[in-house]
Amino acid sequence: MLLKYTHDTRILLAIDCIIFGFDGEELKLLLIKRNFEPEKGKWSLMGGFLNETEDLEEGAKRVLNELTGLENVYMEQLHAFGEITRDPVERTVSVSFFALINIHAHDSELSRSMNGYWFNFKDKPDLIFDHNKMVNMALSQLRYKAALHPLGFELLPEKFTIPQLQKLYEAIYDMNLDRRNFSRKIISTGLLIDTGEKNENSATKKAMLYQLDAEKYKNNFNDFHNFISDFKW
Amino acid sequence: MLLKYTHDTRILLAIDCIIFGFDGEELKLLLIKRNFEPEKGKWSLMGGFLNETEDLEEGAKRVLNELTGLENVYMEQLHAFGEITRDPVERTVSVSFFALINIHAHDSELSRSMNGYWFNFKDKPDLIFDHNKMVNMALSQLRYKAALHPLGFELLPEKFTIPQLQKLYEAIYDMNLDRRNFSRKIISTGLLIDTGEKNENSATKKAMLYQLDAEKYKNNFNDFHNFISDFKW
DNA sequence: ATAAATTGTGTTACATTTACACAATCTATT
DNA sequence: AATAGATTGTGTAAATGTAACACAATTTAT
Repeated sequence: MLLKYTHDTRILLAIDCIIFGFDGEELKLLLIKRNFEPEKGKWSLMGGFLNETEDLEEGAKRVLNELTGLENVYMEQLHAFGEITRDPVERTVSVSFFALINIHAHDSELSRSMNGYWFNFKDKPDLIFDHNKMVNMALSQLRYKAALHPLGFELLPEKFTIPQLQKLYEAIYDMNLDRRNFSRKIISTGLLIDTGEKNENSATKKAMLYQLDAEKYKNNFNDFHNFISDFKW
Repeated sequence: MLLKYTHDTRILLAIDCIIFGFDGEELKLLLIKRNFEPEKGKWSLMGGFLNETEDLEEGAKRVLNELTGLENVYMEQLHAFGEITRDPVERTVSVSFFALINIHAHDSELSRSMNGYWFNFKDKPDLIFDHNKMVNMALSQLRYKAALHPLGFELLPEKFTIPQLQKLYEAIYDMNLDRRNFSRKIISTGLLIDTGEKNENSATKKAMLYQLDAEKYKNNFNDFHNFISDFKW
């Protein structure tokens, strides 16, 4: 392009990814131990700079893919962070995205080679720059949306049991839910298909394995629900 | 700063404001008839470029203030728009904000001098670039949040009646609400203080004027409500 | 005084949510 | 093979919240 705006403040655009996972018990976060400057040796979110050839969503997908090898992941833009001094090297505005991934499906060797480590959300270390703020906002947003829309499934394997789903919600909201009421709420969405199989990894009664009704999930994703009606916001 | 990142894609950052108002009957949008290039003569959102000396929120406040003269306005970051070709002049990433203002409190001469005009939301003209997308997203977000949190008050004068508030909600959601049930829901929030005054601008029974309990509003803003339980999302 | 419009409050039926009980399934152990 | 211990699936009554509707009070214009 030849003609340009005369305004002269052009800024580096960073992309940072808040990557959530779930191991069956705890809500997890994928973080990077930085082996590069600045803040080498400290913990941070996975990030990168936006390239000329990609838009924000493409950039976010690229950054996520570089760490996890995954594609077609649930990602949502969270917020643009623009404090002037948020990056000590140079003014940088960061657009953050949060991703929900099936923790067992990602390329763990790739992520380890990038110095990626999973933390229990509750045990996350202190992070560089404004990344703590990003992570806290991401949890708020996850809680907000997961109470109203069926996001949780994104963190589980393709086939899952209702008790597993409940443990996930309990981890997200850090509270206990009534088994029977939770089950009824989830089933009443009509999003679950009984696979006829049972969870063999159980020392007691084997729970029924469900999978998502992909069509209904897609069409009804924006329906309002009330999965966690008694959470104190 | 001397040391900088070697990554060389630095980008213009725009700020665009979706400004909502309410005139007592209709949800309104404040738009600009551009007397500058590009797209001179067409309609757009009020916008500007981010300066070196301000962060995103400051930039958004400045842009809003330049058009309306207002300060201390309810603003919320909406979304960062980053399509490569969204601006034909030069690649620009826009961070959009939506604002809720009391339409009677702004500086209408200033806004007119900037070529600002109020439109009924339903009658808004076609906008430049991706501004239509921004406006649609802003309405979705306004509906989403206003159903769950007490935002609506931001669009009303300091003292208002419950029927006025109801008309506002009916405009936002483009639907009719039951007068009696709405009243009960709003009152049950405990956010309203009876001023003892009555709305004199009425040819029939004068409605009671309320004002917000500022303290409770601040403390309970994030409480979940269910003002519009039967809206079809 | 009365009509027409609007506002404030009440009441009942219906739906949803909560709290709690019991039977069935599975493994490990006797 | 019988039993204990843990977990899962389903049911049900009480409490709460929502929806639908009725009526009386207020105000201005006639």
